[in-house]
Amino acid sequence: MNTGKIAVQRLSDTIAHELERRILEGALKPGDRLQPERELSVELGVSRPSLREAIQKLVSKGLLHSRQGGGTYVTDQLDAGFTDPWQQMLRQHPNLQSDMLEFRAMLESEAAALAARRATDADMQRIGDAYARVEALFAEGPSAAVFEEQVVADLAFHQAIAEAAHNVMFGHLTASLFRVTHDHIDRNLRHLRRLEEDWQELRAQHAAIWEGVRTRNAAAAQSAVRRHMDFVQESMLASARHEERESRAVLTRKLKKPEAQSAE
Amino acid sequence: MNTGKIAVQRLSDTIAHELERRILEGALKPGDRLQPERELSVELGVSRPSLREAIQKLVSKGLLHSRQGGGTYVTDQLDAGFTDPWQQMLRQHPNLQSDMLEFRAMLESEAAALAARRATDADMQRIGDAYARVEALFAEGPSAAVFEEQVVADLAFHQAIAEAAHNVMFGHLTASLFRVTHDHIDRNLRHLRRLEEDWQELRAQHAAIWEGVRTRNAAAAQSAVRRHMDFVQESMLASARHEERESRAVLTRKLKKPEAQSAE
DNA sequence: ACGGTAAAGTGGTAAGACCAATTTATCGGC
DNA sequence: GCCGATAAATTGGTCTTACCACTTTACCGT
Repeated sequence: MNTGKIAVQRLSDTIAHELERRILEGALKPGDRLQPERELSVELGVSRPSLREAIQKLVSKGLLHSRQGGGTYVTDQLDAGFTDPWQQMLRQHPNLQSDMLEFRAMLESEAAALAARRATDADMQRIGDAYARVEALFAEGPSAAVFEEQVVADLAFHQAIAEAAHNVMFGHLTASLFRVTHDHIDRNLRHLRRLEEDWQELRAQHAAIWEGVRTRNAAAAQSAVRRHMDFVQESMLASARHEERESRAVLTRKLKKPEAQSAE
Repeated sequence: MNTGKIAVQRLSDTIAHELERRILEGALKPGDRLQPERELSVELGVSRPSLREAIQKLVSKGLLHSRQGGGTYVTDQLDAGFTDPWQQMLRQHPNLQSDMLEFRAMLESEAAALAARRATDADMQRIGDAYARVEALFAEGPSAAVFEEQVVADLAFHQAIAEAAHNVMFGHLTASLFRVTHDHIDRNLRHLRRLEEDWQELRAQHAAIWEGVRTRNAAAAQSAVRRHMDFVQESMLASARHEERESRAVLTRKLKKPEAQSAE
């Protein structure tokens, strides 16, 4: 029955590999629930114990997690585990923020260029949808009521582009950085949203990015993202200065930690 | 029987933990052979499948390895194991290799551009030293004797540039990718080093990179690195094809599974 | 309409059997 | 007596079946 299928390798390894592949290739996305073990074992043509061995391996690697009676779900080691070291570092050293922004500028501009070249129709659809959502929300202007949604939509737009680059490293790195970025954006856009002209500028930049990708103009998409990121970085610096002035004016007794220690 | 023993946790996790403990406490030393599964399952009071799940976990963590008919042995985690998530992933999914190379091309070319602008005198010194070492080693030509040193020196050169970018993200990402890359380079340069013209091309590329950084010509440095990475990628593809041809030629009666079934 | 209880679903564990590779022991030839 | 080949025992690899524990769902009574 299974004799000729795969011989040399351990079966559970093959299975684990197959599941990993499905996860990496996006057939199984983080949060998804796997088919029941009994079902999956039939589909793969293996026994349940073998399938379980494979699942346990992935569980120990942190890619899956199971709840008795509940089901087996895809977690995501790629986003959480792979970058965890510096996630913490970045959180602990906010002064690295500009480093991260610089990195993001490169990462996302390149991703946009790749996306412009490689995006499938489905990708374009997703990106277009994401852009539409961003635009719709931003059209409401700087309003606290929809602010959180605006941030999420913004990130989703960038993420959609990153995933259209069809390179797992871009996709996952972008995603993991976004988790770190989220609260930064949150903090900074809060200042930004007061300024009407900046707000319009942001919308224009988003439009330019989408236009570049949509028309498959890689260079345009790349430079549009880079302009966007430069703009964000600049406004973050400005808001940081603003914050500093403010806190200096209000100056209570809170002492801000200047530096901790260098790694290594 | 096992009711009160351990309740909340998965049994296989408990077993894996117990085995880990024995290894760490020295009861099982690297190289030791474990008791047969049947025996061990009795001793621990668990079923063989459960024990196997635990063993498979430790195998995937690199703490154990089994040979059918042979037995299960304790590997040395210190020198053999130490498997970072990325490394495993990329090793098992070679198709991600090109993704990584593409990413590295971007990462390192950008790093070179930044380094050209920001490198301090000390940085320049370090990069120059690293380059000198590379050049000196490469001057000996494709020789197996110094091959490992050449690879290390090569990586150190790239790393020195990345660190001169003065952005922790570039530095750390480059470093972590290098750990993954090391054996790839090892595998691929092994083919490359036979071709004399390619070898000279590599040296010329290194020289161009160093020249770009040294003269603080960011654009030149960036494009030099990109050319270098494109070249590496191309030669890796070539060597992959070569390897494929070779294995196909040797191909005796061993049947390699072409595909099982498509997902979905 | 609500809440509780039973049934179905699903992961967790166990037991027994057989297969395939390896190791070990035995036997025959030199 | 020593060496190599063959057979037996050992051991990991896999499958089947069964049952248990927890969750979810649906049904039924209040």
